[in-house]
Amino acid sequence: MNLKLADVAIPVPLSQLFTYSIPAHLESIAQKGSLIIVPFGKKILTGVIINFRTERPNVSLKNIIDVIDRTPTVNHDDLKLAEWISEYYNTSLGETIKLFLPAGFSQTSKKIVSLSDLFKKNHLLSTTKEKIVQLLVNESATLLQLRKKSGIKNIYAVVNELESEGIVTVSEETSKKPSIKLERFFRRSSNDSTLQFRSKKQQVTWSAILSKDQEEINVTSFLKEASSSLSTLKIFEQKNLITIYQKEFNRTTSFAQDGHLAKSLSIQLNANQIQAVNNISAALHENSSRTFLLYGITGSGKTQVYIESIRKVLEQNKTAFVLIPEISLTPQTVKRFQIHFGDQVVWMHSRMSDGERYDAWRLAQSGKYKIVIGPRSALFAPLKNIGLIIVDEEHESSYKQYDSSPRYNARDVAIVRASLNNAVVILGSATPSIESYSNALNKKYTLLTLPERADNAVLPPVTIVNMIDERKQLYANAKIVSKEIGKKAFENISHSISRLLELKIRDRLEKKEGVILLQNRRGFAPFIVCKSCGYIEQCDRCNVTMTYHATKKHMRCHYCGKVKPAPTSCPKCSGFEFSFNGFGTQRVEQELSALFPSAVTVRMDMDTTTRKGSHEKILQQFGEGGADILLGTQMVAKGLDFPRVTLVGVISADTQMMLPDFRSAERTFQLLTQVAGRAGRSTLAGEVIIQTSQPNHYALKHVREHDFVGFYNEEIEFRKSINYPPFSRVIVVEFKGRDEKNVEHTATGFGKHLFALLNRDSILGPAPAVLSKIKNEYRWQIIIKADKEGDKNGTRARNSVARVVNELSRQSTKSKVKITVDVDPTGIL
DNA sequence: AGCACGCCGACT
DNA sequence: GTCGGCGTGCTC
Repeated sequence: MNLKLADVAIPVPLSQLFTYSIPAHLESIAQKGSLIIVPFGKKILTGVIINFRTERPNVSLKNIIDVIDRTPTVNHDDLKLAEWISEYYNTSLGETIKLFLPAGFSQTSKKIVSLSDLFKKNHLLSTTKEKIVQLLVNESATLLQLRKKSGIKNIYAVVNELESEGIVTVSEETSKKPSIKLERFFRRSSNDSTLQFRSKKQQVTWSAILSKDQEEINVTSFLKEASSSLSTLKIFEQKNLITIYQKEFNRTTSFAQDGHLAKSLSIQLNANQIQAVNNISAALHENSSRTFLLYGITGSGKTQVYIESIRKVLEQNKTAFVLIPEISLTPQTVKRFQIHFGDQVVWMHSRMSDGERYDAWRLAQSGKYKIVIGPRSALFAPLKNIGLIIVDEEHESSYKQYDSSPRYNARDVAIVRASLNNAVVILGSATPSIESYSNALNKKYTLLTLPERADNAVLPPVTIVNMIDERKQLYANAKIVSKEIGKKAFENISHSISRLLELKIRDRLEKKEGVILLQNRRGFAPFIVCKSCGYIEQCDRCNVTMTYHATKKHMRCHYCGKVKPAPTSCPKCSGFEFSFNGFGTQRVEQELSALFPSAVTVRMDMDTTTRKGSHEKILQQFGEGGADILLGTQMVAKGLDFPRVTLVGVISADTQMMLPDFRSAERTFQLLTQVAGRAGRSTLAGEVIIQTSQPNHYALKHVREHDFVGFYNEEIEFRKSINYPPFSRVIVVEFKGRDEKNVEHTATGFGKHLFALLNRDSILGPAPAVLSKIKNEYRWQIIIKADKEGDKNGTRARNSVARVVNELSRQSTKSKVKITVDVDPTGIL
């Protein structure tokens, strides 16, 4: 018999597809891209049909249980895109396809079917449909119950038809059943530290549990951190020491959907904006894919260009994506688009509930929504007839998913998605990435420039303060003063705020104008040093220094979160004097309150914004004038628009600039340019002060001149000299594990295999990573720089890496070394 | 990534 | 002898 078989992608990290036989009653429904239910191992999972075949593999096959959809959930182009992502980022197709499915769909979720109010008895129905209706007369039922009771095999198809005829309604059950989107937590029921366990593992795990101070502990992250196993926890649960429970992580996002006020507001565009829109509009009419790099300085009105371009897209009856980097600031952005396009706009974000997400997804597919706004994941919404994809702030690293597979960059995937759909891409930025600008110069992208501020405001002058000179000067002054008051003059000589910056802040406080201060480091002091022997307190789980937090008076590791009390005496020499080195936001805050006792300072960093909405609250307080100074980490640099701010101060530009990463100069330039753009966004003239101990660094020089092109020209020479992107493509292979020897061994073994396949010059390492240990895991890495001349798309390099991963995967799982491959990483620390 | 099977060490 | 922890291997 020549039965038709299906190759199916399953959401597991296995690179192969699995073949299933198609029962006769599903043969006419099953299509490429269909979502199906299959038995897999002992579980029942949803998968997607990738291919059909007739030739039987040499294993016994199982049947597809059911087909969920009637029109394929993943269409032809999306399948192509998924295949590209899976190949390029070295991820299984099944895991990649998960990106395209609304949450709750990737696992068997419970669907409740009930009879619709509109149903009237006199409906003429087929026997199968009648059967279902009869079953539903008294009570709703889940699909699985219906399947059992009715004996109808293709239940999804029948129910779908009934739904489209308005006879039944289908709702997702999200509250009870553990669709795997739920998260597991546990809480202690005992605090007994004297408990003795038979197994060492249990003993260690128990003390790890006792060391937790929060009431509710996330199971997954705990297991990872304590390197324990679920079975151990289950044993504790049986002994009534802990309670394990599940919690939904979805809450309905309350975002005002007052979108009906869709007015066709007319925007006054300046000449540059008009030219940009015309160019984009022409490309939209060509109906072929093209990428624009919209390089517009801060305040030049990129958003108006987006809006007008979308207007053209809608005129053509096409749809558009707007990708934005951070979720925290999106309500304003979404509102801005909603004013123009009303309820054609849908906001997709990571905090949506399953139900919300499902609705957004469904209505985007059905064509109700024409514009999808959201972070990187929004790119996979099922819009049809895509005309335009906008990637705002294209240089932002949050477009890269770095912590889980697939490790994709939404900016790059957007371009591929667009080319598969003959759509246009706009990459917008005031500080384009080096790669994108290089592509624009090479005519791969079309460069559009907005060189002026839309409101004719001038760019603020930037002053660089040399903190080394500053310190020398302070020291010299102290020497003179010390003749009068003695040693006291040298106390507290370590200031983070220069005399110039102090003067300027004082001036703004008098004028009641706003001040933004950036210090890209949280806590009080990044490390504390024993004054007699030089001992530095380090995290025992990571090889980084621990940061002193003044609010809680403890040391904290910023990589694993470990907290321990500040030392009272030095563990090495028993000395009891420590100096607090470096400056975090808390310390700057303290210094500000000493310098300006009557000023109100609000601090915004990860420590003050953990609670939901606290972020908005801080910004609101500052925006309304309830605070004089906004002090914070890089989150004060992004997208804020406060007309009353006339002074921006950077406490130290050095934190990022000196990192041993090929992108550190670029990152510094972007961050400082961004924060500088917060000054003088109105008729009031602004100014910027940047403090540094590297005043001659080229990144700072070009920030001062507001000269992106100048920076690019210097940076590109640097990149060329070390053969980094855009001259090559970087792939980082990371090796992680608890046993240092095993990690080293796996990494060197990997290296040997790779040397045989690739040019030796293009491989750096294997060597320990800069952050050589995090959360008790040792880290080694191999960096591959695939030359663009010899290996155009990096295909050879990626294939070689994938081959070696396959060869060594068995061995590495045995030695408990995790190997991860990151293509085009954002950083190499 | 789950999940079950089966080996091996601790205890009635 | 038995219980149950944890390592190993498989999933169409």
